[in-house]
Amino acid sequence: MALSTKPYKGARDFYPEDKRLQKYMFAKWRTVAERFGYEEYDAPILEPLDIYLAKTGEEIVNEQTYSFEDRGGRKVVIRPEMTPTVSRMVAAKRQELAYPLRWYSIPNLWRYERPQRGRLREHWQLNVDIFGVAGASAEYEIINLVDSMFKEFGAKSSMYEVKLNSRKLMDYALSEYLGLNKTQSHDVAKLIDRMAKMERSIFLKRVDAAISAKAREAGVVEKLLALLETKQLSKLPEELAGLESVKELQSTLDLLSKNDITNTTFDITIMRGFDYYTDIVFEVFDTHPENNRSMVAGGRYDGLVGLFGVAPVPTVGFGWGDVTLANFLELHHLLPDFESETDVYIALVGDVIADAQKPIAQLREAGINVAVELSGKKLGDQFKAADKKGLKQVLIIGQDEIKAGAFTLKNLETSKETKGDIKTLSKLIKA
RNA sequence: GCGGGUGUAGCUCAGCUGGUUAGAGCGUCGGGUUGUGGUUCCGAAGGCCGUGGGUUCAAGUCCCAUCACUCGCCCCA
Repeated sequence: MALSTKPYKGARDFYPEDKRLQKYMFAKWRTVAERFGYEEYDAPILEPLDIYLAKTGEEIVNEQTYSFEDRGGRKVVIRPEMTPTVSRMVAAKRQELAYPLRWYSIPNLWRYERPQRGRLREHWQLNVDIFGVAGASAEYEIINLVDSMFKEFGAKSSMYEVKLNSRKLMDYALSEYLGLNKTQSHDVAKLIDRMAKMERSIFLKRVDAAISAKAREAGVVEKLLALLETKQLSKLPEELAGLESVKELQSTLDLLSKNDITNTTFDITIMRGFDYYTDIVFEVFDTHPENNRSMVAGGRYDGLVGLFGVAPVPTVGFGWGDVTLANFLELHHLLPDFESETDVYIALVGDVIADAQKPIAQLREAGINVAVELSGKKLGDQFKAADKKGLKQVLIIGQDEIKAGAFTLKNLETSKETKGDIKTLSKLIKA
């Protein structure tokens, strides 16, 4: 029985061409994050189980994570997300860190579930968080940063849209404005979250099922549907319009539009599945009809750091997966042609390996990435090899060249050959 | 956990209503004379048709099971 060459289910091998794409995406993420003053951090891939139990249900952790017991009987989890980890790190140094704290990371995350398009068991996810700012300026900065990242990848505003809402607003609307109890609120919230993916009739049926007969008779369904039709903050019912969260939403939108970020809108159906969000939540959607999915998701979670026994720290952050980004870039034709990291290929003619070392070392000292053909193949085959590797320049070294101290550099794209010493050719290779 | 789809060469696939030694393109390897690639020409290797069972004179083709992959649902970090 031969061993399988396939990678583990739902996980990927990164061959050099795949790794080049990943390096490209990560480099742009890092560039923009650092342009906004964010610092990179990292942490172990294993975390104790209980930091996830604290904020979600036990079932999710057991069924959807890779968890096991170590040899010392400790229950551990391969991290499924970064937010609890970064909250733990901030809590550990709560007193000594300088706020506002701006941190980012690109962790590899694992979840145990059935793979499907755009959703694997393993992915890399950019996490950006700002700690210590309670007001809308934090939301503004985070969304502004996301927007800058999209632009850095060459995306136009028309290719994506940011949708904003507030969990506090929705909690108040469901419990106070509509008068639903806790269970009903929770169920209806989940339904609103999935509303866009559901047929209208099914949605209505499920809403009916989620609320009590008494509430139905009181006209709650009609009130809810009217509320969900609201497209602008200014059109909210008076009872809701005065909420602090609505003001926060409005000032976030104002700041963004003043900075010419106009593809951001209020969307009352954005809920986010997770319970740790405390106020404003947002998602970024691809506007392409074939990929109408959420790519970036985030919001404010003021309570998480406090779970570690220190005074709470207001926090806004988001996550952005590498798979969804790659899908987006591909669909919008935003991927550049990736080139090899190697600048020049050395073709050796005859048994000159010993004498060739000096010029090769000189090239490397000049900062040039050099790969040497060691196969001893015919010169023509060495050219083939260089071409197959996608290399554009080949330097020929044989007895004649070593004696003369002059080498031949061939550009495979133009077929042009240039003769000269290493110093001259070095400049040419770099150009 | 629940549904749908698909398994034929390294890859993408063709194989009509079951009928002899299973095909193509791309890729790989070799060659077109000894220091020049990519284009072109010639040639070669490579498949228990996912696996197991069944129907039949005869199965890549039909039936059942199983596994794998894939797309949805559930869930969404």
